[in-house]
Amino acid sequence: MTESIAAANAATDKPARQWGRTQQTRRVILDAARDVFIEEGYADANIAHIVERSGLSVGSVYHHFNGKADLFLALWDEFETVYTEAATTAVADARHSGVSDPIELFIAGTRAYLEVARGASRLTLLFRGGDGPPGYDTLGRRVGAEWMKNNTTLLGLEDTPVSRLKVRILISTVVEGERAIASVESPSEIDTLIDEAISIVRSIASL
Amino acid sequence: MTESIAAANAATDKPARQWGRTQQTRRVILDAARDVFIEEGYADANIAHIVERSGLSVGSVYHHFNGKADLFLALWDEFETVYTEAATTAVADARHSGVSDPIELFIAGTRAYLEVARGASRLTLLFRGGDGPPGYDTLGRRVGAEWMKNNTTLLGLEDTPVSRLKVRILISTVVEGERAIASVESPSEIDTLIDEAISIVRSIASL
DNA sequence: GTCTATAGTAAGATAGAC
DNA sequence: GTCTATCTTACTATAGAC
Repeated sequence: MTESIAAANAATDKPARQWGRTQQTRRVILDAARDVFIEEGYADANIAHIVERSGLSVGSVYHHFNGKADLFLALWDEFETVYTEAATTAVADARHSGVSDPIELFIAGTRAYLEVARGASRLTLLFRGGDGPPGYDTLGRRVGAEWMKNNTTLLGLEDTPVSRLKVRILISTVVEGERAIASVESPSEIDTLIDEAISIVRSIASL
Repeated sequence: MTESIAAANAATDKPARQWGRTQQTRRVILDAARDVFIEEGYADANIAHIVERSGLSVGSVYHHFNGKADLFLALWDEFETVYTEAATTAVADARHSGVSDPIELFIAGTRAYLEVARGASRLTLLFRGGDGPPGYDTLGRRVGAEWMKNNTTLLGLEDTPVSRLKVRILISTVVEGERAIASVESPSEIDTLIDEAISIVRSIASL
């Protein structure tokens, strides 16, 4: 699997050849932005480099996006969608297979989430690296808000400070797993890390 | 307890009146910087505001510090020192009281760490909020590197990807606890949060 | 939609007198 | 050590032709 989150998204769009010019151009720009952000980090990246890499012009980039922050956020959106969908689907599948224990359903989602991280290490490093546009809050507050909200209800947690803490710790745990996965190479090591992360998640969720 | 981490540090300096002018000025500047960073966040804060707040001049500020990032890092240093010392002392105390179980020693440090967070909510929000100078990596990579290294050996962990993951998750957990504490008011709620965080830490460390 | 050229601007940092 | 005035730089973002 190449590191293209876009590829995973493509299925939801029309066949490539029928894309309007606008969609193609946006894609080219986003790909360029992704590469530049990965190489230089958000803070150091500048529009000029993205323009250069895309082979287009400043004007064109600004025609399609509102600027650097907008580009970053658009990429984040794609990134997050893939994770969230994988997790959501896995939970639904598990449910249909007869799993009904909330913790096990949650684990199914977590495992799917972490599996996605296998193929997305450079992007993980980018989006979990801690820089981004102003207002792009680091870490868990941004981990699939939707996904986590679902899981909170899934786990039958109420909205108290204590259960909020628990949920945040679960999120951090998954994110740390994601980071760890991004930093090793061998598939078998990744398997071990996923298992470890899952077992920690299970022990927290079971408290 | 007022929100002055500096106060906790003062003991390590000479009596106030004997400070050289340089030390006094540095203190004034740091206090101003702290307030401005807390109010505006790192990214939005600018040297002009800090200068204004300090009642000094641009030149003077630059005479004492290398700029905005340097100021932030100096504040971070004070912040971190207080936490680390509290935790280190607590571990030593526990040990002298006859505690020898590594996990319980670790918990003693964690509890002390979280207790410090009670009085430092605005600073917590600042330093755990996710912005900072380039290179100020978010989250756990910066939680008392020293403290955590000690605790890693304390817990008898080796240097494998899996135990690194475990340590990082422990760090994140403590940091999430810190954040949670910073976001509630009542002391009794804080107690509950500390207990919850500790019990999660314990369950992870015991795995 | 795409391009080039350029305007705008904000802030970090320095020079050099006192 | 401290001050004021100023510079510089690096980008982002827009204007307006094609």
